[in-house]
Amino acid sequence: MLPTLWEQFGDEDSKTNLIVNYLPQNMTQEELKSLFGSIGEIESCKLVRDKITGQSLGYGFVNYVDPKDAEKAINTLNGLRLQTKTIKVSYARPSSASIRDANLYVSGLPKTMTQKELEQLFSQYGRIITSRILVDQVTGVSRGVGFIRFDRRVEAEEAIKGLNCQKPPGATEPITVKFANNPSQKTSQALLSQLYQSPNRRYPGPLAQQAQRFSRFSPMAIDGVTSLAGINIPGHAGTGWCIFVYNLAPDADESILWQMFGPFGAVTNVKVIRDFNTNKCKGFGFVTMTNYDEAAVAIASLNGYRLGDRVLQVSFKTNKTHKA
DNA sequence: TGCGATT
Repeated sequence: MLPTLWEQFGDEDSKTNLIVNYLPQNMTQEELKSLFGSIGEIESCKLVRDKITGQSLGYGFVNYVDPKDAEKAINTLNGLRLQTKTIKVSYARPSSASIRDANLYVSGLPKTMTQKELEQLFSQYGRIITSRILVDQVTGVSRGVGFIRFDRRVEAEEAIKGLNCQKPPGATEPITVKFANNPSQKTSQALLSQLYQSPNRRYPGPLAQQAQRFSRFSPMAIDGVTSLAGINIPGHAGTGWCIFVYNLAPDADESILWQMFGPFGAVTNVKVIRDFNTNKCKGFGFVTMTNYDEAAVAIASLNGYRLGDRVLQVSFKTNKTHKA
């Protein structure tokens, strides 16, 4: 984790108030208080939670009585491993309206770009508070997606103007820069949808039997195995087989993908692609399955499947992009 | 006829 400009300079007015980031999801305010209370006397402590669900948003504030204890907490607790997380402890910036909504979501990054290079690209527009590049959990390879939080919203706005749809130096494709979603929205959605489904459940029985659960609407045949001949392993992402599902309805959600593909075998991920503003499905989604054979049977069975009044098209994902 | 990604 790179030190940010903010951490390098600190703030003379707030030497007792700390922000703690990347907390484990299940950590309570009491546990946060207990951990930081072991350093010295705490004036106040707050775990930030989703307004609706009460779920932890993974960060909180700890205010010490003595600035020396705050400094000691940074020195001893920053970088501490808690379960799967490495927590970050730093001085909190004074709260104000100008620092809100300054968080950017960046996609289309070259896979070779490092966090440092990402910061260099954006630093011309203002003071960067945090940055991150998302990586594949298995391979450690960049997913080409990241975040930049600026000190002030106006800096983030300028960065969008200057960098959205532009090619970074040496890159062959333009990047997308926009304001990041509010994470609390997703937390609520995920929690609510979990009330209605248990995604990894598998039905018993052989594959052929599972396939029969789905009747074919059109005879548009795909042989999942032979159609692969001469194709450059489409859909294979190292961690599983990625399947493209087209012609989903605007109100389609993740649960329908779990329900359709789960019976064919191990599904590790589903995603409905939505328009940011309307939150309606853009008509397609993705499903990742662990095993090739099961993915091939799912594709052969579900391509041409009639879902409501729509005929789905299902295939291994290709890497085509939106370029004309 | 359309192939993403939200710490």
